[in-house]
Amino acid sequence: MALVSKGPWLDDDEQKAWRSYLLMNRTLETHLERHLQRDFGLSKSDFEILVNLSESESGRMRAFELSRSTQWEKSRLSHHLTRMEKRGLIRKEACDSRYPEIVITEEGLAAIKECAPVHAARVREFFVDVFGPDRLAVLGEVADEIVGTIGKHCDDDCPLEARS
Amino acid sequence: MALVSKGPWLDDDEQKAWRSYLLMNRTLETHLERHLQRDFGLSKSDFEILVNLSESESGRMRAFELSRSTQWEKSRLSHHLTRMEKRGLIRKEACDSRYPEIVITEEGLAAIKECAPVHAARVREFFVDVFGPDRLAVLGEVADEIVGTIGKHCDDDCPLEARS
DNA sequence: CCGCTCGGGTTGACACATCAACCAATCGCG
DNA sequence: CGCGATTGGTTGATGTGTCAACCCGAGCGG
Repeated sequence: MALVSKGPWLDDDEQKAWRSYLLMNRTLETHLERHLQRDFGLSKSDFEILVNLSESESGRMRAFELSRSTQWEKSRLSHHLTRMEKRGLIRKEACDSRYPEIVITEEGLAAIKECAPVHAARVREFFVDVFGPDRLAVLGEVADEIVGTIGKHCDDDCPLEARS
Repeated sequence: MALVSKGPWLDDDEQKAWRSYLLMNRTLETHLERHLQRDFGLSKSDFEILVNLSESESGRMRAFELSRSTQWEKSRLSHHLTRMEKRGLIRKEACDSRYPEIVITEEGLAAIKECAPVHAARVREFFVDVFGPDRLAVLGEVADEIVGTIGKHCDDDCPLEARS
């Protein structure tokens, strides 16, 4: 089927690189997530939350700090935290005047302590080591450039509400 | 909070590159998907299906061909196709003996013809051009290597059913 | 012919994400 | 003081992804 008239199209090399990149993403993501799920019963999202909490002093954060560091929207975060609380990975604790703090539980801490090294090993095996130090460094640079470009363009961090 | 004993951990540079990569992914994905959605009412998934169909001769494919080229599981595909049919982007047509063919509708074709060039332009702007030809070529290589490595390791394309 | 398995495909239940609407305490300021 | 706007957070509806179970026709062994 004819593929639309030539516009600001990608040429063959670009097309190929882009699709390779997409495939790599999908493959890596599903692989890592699959094993996280299978071996530890954690989703990528659970993992992200637990990492953030465990990296903070004292293992407790306010929800909006989590929101900032994960870049999630607040409703997604709220929903996910209630699910995680139901599973005993975290707890919401009323603290000063208002707004609960999110605390990682013993169980949550145990879970991430167990799975983090294994996960890291996988990242090393399938990502870091395949790249090798040089290409990895280059990737890091480009990645930051891209994030910068998009951030700049979609100006004030583009929260989507900015719409006529 | 202490971050777990040093295991097969990632060192700082590796960690940083990995996180930059993750952030780039998320940023790029949400940016592209957001605009696809906003400007054309299509999700990334819709787009992927429509691209595949429109690239085939005659705009019709069997479901399992789509499943192969998108790498989706069959149930996801089935669900998504019924939704897309409800929205008039595709049609399921009974053909030879059994098993319907998936056909792109006029509407679906119009939609992708309209949005594909715009999407491609975005990919160029925020991905291709930021990389530049050299680094892009390198990325393409690495991406293929990674896909190869995972494919080989998780041996027979790891369909997850392979489990004791 | 019977009963097997097997592959393509659907279905239902559930986890998850997104959007819009809402709520409640605080802050700015008259 | 009082009241409106803002901020942090929750809720519900709806769309999407995943898993497991199922359906059904084809091929095949007996």
